[in-house]
Amino acid sequence: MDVHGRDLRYFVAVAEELHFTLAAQRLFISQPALSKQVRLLEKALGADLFARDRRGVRLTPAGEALLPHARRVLEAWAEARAALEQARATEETRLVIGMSTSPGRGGMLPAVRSRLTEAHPAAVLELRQVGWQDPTAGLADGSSDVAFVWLPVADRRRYRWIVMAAEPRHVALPSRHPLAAKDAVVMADLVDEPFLALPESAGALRDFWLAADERGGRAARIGAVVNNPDETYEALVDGRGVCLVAQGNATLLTRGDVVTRPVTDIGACNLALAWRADDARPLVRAYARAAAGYARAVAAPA
Amino acid sequence: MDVHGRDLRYFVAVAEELHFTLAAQRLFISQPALSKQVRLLEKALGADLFARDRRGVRLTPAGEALLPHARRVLEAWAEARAALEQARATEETRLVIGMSTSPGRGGMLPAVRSRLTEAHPAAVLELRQVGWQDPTAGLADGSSDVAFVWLPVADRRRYRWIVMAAEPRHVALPSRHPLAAKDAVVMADLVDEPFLALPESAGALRDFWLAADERGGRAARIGAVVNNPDETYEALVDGRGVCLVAQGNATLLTRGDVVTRPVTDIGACNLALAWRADDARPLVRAYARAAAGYARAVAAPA
DNA sequence: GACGTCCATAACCCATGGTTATCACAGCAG
DNA sequence: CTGCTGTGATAACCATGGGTTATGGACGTC
Repeated sequence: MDVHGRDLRYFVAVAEELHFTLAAQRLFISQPALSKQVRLLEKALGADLFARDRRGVRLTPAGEALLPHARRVLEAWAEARAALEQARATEETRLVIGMSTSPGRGGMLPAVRSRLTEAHPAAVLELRQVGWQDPTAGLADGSSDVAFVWLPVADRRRYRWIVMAAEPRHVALPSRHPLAAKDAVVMADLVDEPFLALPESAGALRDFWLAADERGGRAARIGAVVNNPDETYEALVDGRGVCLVAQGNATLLTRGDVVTRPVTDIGACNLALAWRADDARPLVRAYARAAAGYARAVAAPA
Repeated sequence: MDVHGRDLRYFVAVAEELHFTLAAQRLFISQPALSKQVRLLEKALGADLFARDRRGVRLTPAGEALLPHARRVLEAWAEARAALEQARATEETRLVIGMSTSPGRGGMLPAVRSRLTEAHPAAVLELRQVGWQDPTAGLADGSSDVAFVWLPVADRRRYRWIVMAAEPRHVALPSRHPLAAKDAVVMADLVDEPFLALPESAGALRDFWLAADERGGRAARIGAVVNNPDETYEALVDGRGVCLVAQGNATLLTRGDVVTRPVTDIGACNLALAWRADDARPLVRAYARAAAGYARAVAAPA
């Protein structure tokens, strides 16, 4: 039913040489091995491919019929290998960058990219938006190679990261909300408000954006679950609740009828560039280095 | 370097099912065997073809790249098998009839053919002239399936035959030869003449046409070696010697300046239809039966 | 008649491709 | 939380396959 590609190579070699010993040398195997394999092929196909007699080796009609097809099979396989090689090459230069929301922040992405391309000019970067269900922005299921994520990261041992920015947390409110009248708020103002929450699957990150550790032990009331900036905006103007937001992401929500106010007494939030700890691919590590270099440069400008 | 076609089938099956257990059932092998083979294929290619995780089995970019090519290889192989099958089918209906000189003799060939086509309407007969170097007219090297030959046949055990015609032997002479004046000659007239002989490779048949057994122990003088009717005619008019010829073949030589005369005191010659004893193919045996039927009919006409 | 060439065969060895039994893990019902 | 179900991976085992070297037998050559 099937053949081994090797057997076809052997067949073609003998058909070309019309000489088992020479063909065997060309194939770097012993002559008996070649004889045996060709015989087995003939047996498997149920037809003699070569007529061997005193005068030498000739192709039978069946062999003549097979030869061009055997060449085509081998050629198709060679193309398959070439396609694989091609795929591997593009895979080596492609880097998928996952992100939950635009990292933005004054050209961070282009800056890191330009640092990367110094070392890897052939790199092709691909940006990918990932819903908030996945706090790793695609690292977990392999759909991203590196990702801009908010700390804390789910599994400390499976991932490594570099903090790219630390920002105070603000609260986003409908503009008609009583607290909107104040310039800044404290957590105590918010503990009784319903909150918009990340999906359950976001795990520790959900708690972080609910400020669960800063409520003095009182559980948050969940007004709605939101999966992306658009849903969040709609839920805010709809009065379903309020939510915390990184200072740098405030503009994603303040489109109209929504305002943000600093929350002065809770910890900052950290945007990080993360990658899988077991991912040793050069391009991944190079991107991480580029990001670290950028982060250092921003922290201590010349 | 090479692949086994089977491995490609396995790969395609898994790529289609995206489910090892189901694919294994479709392939009628156990699931572990399939897992193992696919892993080995991946290892051999140096690239993962499937991403297996909780969410199930998916193709990697490398797998995506390989899939269409794998299908093409399998398709090319299927075509190869079809071509082989085709070759075998035509081989089963083709019969090569070898002959040293035209058997002629009043439509013997068409008569046998019409008997054969009663049983094998699809048979395709192919006539093939074989030089006199090969007394088996191509049976020995397989280039003929059946052959019209003159007895004796070289190796009595490798061949079987049916006598199709028994004819007296004549002698062919240049028309200016003294013996041409007689109506018939006896062997004693010829023992001192130079003879035209078949090639050495004709073996016993060479001796037969030299009438070696009818010379009373005196060896023949060889005037020339001839390989076909044209050479024979030229050698005769050139005066290189004389030669024996079957009565039914006399017209091949008597074109002008050559005459034939009966040799009254030597044995007849027998034209036979021969085939390889180990050749059990239906078409060969059927042709032999057709020939035998024709020979009987001629011997005992209704 | 000894020798060289060429393909086939024999005896042997280890890698391969298959089997069954079992594990590890996620998803889910109770 | 527990146990069941369904998934792919792993382990242990066995027969076959694809290779090796050594040898045989048929032909052609000097």
